[in-house]
Amino acid sequence: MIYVKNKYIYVVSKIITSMTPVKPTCTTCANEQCIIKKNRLVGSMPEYLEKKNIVLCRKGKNFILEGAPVQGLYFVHKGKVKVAKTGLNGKEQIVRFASSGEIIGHRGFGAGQFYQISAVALEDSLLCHFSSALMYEMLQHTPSLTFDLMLFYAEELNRSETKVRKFAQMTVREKVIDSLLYINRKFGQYKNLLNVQLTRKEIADFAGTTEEQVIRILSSLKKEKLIQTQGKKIGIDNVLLLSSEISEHNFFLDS
Amino acid sequence: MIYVKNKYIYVVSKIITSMTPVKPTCTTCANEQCIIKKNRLVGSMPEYLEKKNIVLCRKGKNFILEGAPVQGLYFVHKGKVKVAKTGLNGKEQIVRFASSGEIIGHRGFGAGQFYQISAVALEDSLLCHFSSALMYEMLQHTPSLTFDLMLFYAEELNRSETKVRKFAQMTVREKVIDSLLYINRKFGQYKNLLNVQLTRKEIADFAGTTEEQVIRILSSLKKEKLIQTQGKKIGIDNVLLLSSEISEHNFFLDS
DNA sequence: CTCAAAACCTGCGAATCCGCAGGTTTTTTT
DNA sequence: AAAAAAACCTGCGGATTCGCAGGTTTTGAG
Repeated sequence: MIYVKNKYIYVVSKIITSMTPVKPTCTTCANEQCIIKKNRLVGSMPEYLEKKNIVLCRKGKNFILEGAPVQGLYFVHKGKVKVAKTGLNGKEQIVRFASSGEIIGHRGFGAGQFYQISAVALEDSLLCHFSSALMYEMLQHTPSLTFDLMLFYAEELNRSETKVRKFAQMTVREKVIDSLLYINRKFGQYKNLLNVQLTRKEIADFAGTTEEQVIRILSSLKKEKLIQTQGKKIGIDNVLLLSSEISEHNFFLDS
Repeated sequence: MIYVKNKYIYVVSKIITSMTPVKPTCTTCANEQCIIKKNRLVGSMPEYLEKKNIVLCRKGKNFILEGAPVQGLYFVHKGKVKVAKTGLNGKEQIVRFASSGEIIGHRGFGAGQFYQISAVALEDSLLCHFSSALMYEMLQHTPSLTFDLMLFYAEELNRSETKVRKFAQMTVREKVIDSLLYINRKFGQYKNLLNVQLTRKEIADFAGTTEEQVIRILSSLKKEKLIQTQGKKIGIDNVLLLSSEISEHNFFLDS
């Protein structure tokens, strides 16, 4: 391995990111909206939480394989993840994106013994892994956790059905705008650029169209000064202005 | 009211259908797959089950209004129902169909205080209504019911996300075929005709296309001897043959 | 810094899909 | 049984969307 200066710094920064705190615990975790934190399981039953595994997942690594036996579920401690289904003719459909505090692989429950989705890290990410057995144990011991998880599913279901409707009724332009707004809500912007590395293809796979169409729409939006770009990075100047086009005939719905 | 012979018989048969048994109870109910039955709540806590209301809902009646305050949830004791969301430009998107034993309005949980969907009876139907308070009471008292409801949501979520993918990737013809197969799975056939009264418009609103396209596809399918029609009724001769067209490049998924 | 690979962009022709318009058939009402 | 309403059907022009093909720019590795 060659220690070019830049690379060395990069590697060190990676180590710092992933290793500090060396082994994150639920007690010290900052993701307050995480379903584990919310249920105050931290104080009442640390014995369960110590059984979880911490996994460092490198960028691009596929840590949940569609069709593989369910291994339990993951929480994103820190990082960014895409969740996808491989569909007709092998075409990928990105179901959602997730960042710190969110659950991945929860569809494993109930839907048989195989994962219905695949999950890939969009950047180096730290994941908390709970085995199925551990989750079942926790759920059995804590009805309020089961109830919370149920509510979470209910909300996800609403979002998914809203998305069905969007796919059925929106034009490609609207779907792309809607996707950009979603990405903005999910990851935010840094220096006026969306704080995540996505290819046009990935945006297309999320929006339900093709790479070319996304590129065309982005070109138009740029000409109309609704967005600006720097390489593959995209920035939304005025979120309200961009959303006005789809909220006109819509009842403003999260996807 | 004029008692033409045919009409009279029709009315009487309606009364028989809706009034016998006079007041259906969970104990005598035949819907074994109902989540209440499955949890053996019938034996252990009849005091809850007596608090439910039985509602007779006439054909075409809108018993859940999108946007209205959540009033609890319904089970279809006997009958057929469509569940829809009003979407962009007032266009209706039919989310799913339901028949005996199925839950309606479960999305009321967690998703705020207003129904996200509307529900309309496709024929005279008998509904069991549980108030929100009653449901919360039952869920609190019976963790296994909460768990089962959670699993139910998980499966619904899978189905919904599969549908997102279909809408994103299928052609209109495929979506119509897929919808016909779904309707067949849900309601079955009687005398080689789908056992439910749906307009072409309703099929379109479910499949995510327009009435005209559905009519065109149905014409083609009829010419190709894949289906036959009698008035507005549709019959599928050979389910496997019809499904072969979409299962070729698909992994055979329920919607 | 240089080079190769990946990602991005654009034009164009074809395929698909939509919506109107007007006519026919079926269903429902009177 | 007749009339009215609803639902069904079809042709056609236009709009949208797609996918290929080939070129340009950006990114990342050495």
